[in-house]
Amino acid sequence: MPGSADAADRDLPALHSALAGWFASTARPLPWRAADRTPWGVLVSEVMLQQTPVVRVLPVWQEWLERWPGPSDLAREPAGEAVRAWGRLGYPRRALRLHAAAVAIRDNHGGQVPGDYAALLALPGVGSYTAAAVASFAFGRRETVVDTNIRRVHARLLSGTALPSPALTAAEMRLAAQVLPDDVSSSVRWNASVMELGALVCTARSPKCGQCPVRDSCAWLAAGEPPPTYTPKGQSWHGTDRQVRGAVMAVLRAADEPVEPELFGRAPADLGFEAAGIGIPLAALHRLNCAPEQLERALAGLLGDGLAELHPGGLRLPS
DNA sequence: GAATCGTGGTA
DNA sequence: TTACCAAGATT
Repeated sequence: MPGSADAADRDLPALHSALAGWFASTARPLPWRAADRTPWGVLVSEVMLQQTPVVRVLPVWQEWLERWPGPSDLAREPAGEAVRAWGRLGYPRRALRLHAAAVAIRDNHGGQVPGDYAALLALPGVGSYTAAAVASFAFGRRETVVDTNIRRVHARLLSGTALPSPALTAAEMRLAAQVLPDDVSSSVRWNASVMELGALVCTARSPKCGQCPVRDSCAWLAAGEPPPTYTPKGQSWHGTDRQVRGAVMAVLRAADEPVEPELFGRAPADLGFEAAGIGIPLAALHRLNCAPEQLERALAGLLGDGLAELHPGGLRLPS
């Protein structure tokens, strides 16, 4: 029974209580956690927060919820509007999938975000984490929520390691399920508390153990803070197709009209496109000075992903 | 299971 | 300046 020893000798009620108290006094007042939150607002926040820091999500989330208060409001818009309103949050496929999720919610769920884990998981762009998070935080269900923060807290507090394994394992899910409070409302609070602890105190680099409400129970501290057993592999950026894709998307977001593909490979200064409103992103793309075949690859990738469409007048965001 | 997919802040 | 990192999902 591997994995069961981690939590077996723990006073779980004490941990639950300690983190609940800490959360009540310390948690950030995020709008998607406010009393007037809606399931749609929670879903939008969870998708935006995938690999994106809270501070950058906040203003975009506000704009989205004012413009599209419910899934049906977004569903009646072209997908390109979602991509444009996504702004610079990154990973624009998330915007495309969130729009597709809104359509699915309108068509298959009467315009109401479903509360069941399985139904949520079936929505585009919603994986195991997001489905559990929405079910827990928006609907008060008892679900085992495991994100990067919770994985790191569990690794230190319960398993005594500096970092979780590179990929989510079945053992981690079992452990998380073991320590989840039985009581439904306590389970929701626990999920939010552990996540918040990971975000504010038990951070990836230089954790603030002096502020930790459960430091006396921490297996990693007890073990003398052993270093990570592996070095995380960094995400390359400069010179990659991703960088070119990002630069192309910036041009399309700024363009009011379709952009002729050949403009992407030419110097904007020679074209006089400042007036068209796409001069700056076009210049940024040109500054990359990427090979023609790389640009071709990036454009083909965006077309294949549905992030761009080719029309007689040129390339534009999807309709 | 590994690779891919944006962006900007921070150490 | 470079490299890590942030409420992952999909293929």
